[in-house]
Amino acid sequence: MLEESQPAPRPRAGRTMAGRRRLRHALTVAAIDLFLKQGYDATTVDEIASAAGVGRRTFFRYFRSKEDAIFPNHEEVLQDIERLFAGADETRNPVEVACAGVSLVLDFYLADPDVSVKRYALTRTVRSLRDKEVASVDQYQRVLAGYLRGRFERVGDPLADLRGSVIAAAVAAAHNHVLRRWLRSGGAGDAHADAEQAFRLVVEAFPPAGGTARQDAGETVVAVLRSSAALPDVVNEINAALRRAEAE
Amino acid sequence: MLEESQPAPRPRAGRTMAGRRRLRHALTVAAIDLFLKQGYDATTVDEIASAAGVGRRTFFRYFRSKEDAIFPNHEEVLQDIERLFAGADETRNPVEVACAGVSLVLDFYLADPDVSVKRYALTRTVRSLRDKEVASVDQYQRVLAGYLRGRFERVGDPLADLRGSVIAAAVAAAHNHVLRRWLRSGGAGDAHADAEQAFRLVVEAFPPAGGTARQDAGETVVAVLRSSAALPDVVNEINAALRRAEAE
DNA sequence: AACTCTAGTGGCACTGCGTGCCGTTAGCAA
DNA sequence: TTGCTAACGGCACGCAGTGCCACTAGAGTT
Repeated sequence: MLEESQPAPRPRAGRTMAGRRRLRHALTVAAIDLFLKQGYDATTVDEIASAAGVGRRTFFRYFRSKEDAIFPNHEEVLQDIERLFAGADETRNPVEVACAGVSLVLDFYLADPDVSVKRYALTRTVRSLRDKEVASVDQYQRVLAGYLRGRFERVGDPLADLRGSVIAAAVAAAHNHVLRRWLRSGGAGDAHADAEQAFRLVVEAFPPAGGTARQDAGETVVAVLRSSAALPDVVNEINAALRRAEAE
Repeated sequence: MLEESQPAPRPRAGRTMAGRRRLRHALTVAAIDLFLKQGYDATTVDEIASAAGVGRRTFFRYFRSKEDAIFPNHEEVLQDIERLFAGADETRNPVEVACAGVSLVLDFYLADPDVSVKRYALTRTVRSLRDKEVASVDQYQRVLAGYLRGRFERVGDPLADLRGSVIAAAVAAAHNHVLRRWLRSGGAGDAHADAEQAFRLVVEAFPPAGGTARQDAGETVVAVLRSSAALPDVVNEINAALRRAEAE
């Protein structure tokens, strides 16, 4: 097999980390091209590996499965997001921080428009690839939800978990919407500007509920209420907030 | 193979639709039990099929893959939701209609607590099963987003697509939150009541669009107060804040 | 220069999923 | 009885994914 039909000059991969990333990327490009050319099901892992000049066994040292071949290394981006959250200003609106976090994902896609656009053509077509992509989105969403929940818990929000999950989903959806638009346009247009607008919709929908500046816990209470709420409910909410604050 | 080791009395499935559903459910139960007992990877499709008294080939006529075995028939629920949307009152708040739609999913899980709880134990543990579940959630979310987008477009909302996606994600997340809580509790508690509260959070975050742009202005009031303030002062402050908000 | 240590690679064999194909069987109608 | 249809079981095949092991290329170590 693979007699002299290999145009690739056998990169042979360095043992350095940069070499690993180069080979990984080469495999991704090979997979995407083959999937687009002859279909996902009709492409074997052998073909992908051969096209990248490596053995089939090596392919599975870079990707867990055939489906994973076309996706970027989400682990790296996830770690970047966690770092951003860990060093985020605690006085800043948590929803905005979450948006900043998910923007790192957007940057990742924008960094390689060619691959991103081709991948999108595949995830639209092949069900199993779409499922994988959805699963990765869910991973990001979990990280966002975890951060938001932590922030909300720290201000005594009894619905911290719910609110964190809902807002994380909204932020992720806003991001996905912008990304999809950009991908459908073939990688043209200012995705960051669109993202600003999309994020604003979410930020305004979930106004900061005591997140702003109450590090001096116990002294100030921030209550967010609908103006249409009945006054007795308002007083109840205030009392509840006071109790939460004093409980700390 | 399968000499006399079959306790199942060979249901032999009717050819009726009800027979099909019964066998499908029997396969699901068999799969869940085996997965829980001896692990997902250690269980083969042969074993599942044998436990249900059918051949391996028949299993794949009821489920596309081994992973699908433990999940309900989402197609039916999706169709129910579409029907509900098709017959929904056009004057009703679209977000509430979306919540009503996703409630059908909740009902579906609540209808069989035993299976649902066991399935949850698996989707928490086995990555590929969790991915499948996430993919199914995405399907529901798409249906919700499609309905919402249609409603928003019909009111001339220029951000109909974005808003539809974001709210669908929020509604789905609220539903998932409630469902997870219920599943973690082992199927106890009033999930519908929790859902009411969770949905309210989303509905209030995205009030019916009279004006598309800034619908939250004048709707919410943020009061920052010292916790040592006397309650009457608190109420006065709230009233003042309300007046300010209404003056805009 | 020979030697070891380590890390990445390729090949081989094996399990099991998923599918196409076909013969068989059960019901239904005339 | 004779078709006709629909579902089932069995068989074989391709290929994904994994464990195992031998091989090779640096990077020291002496």
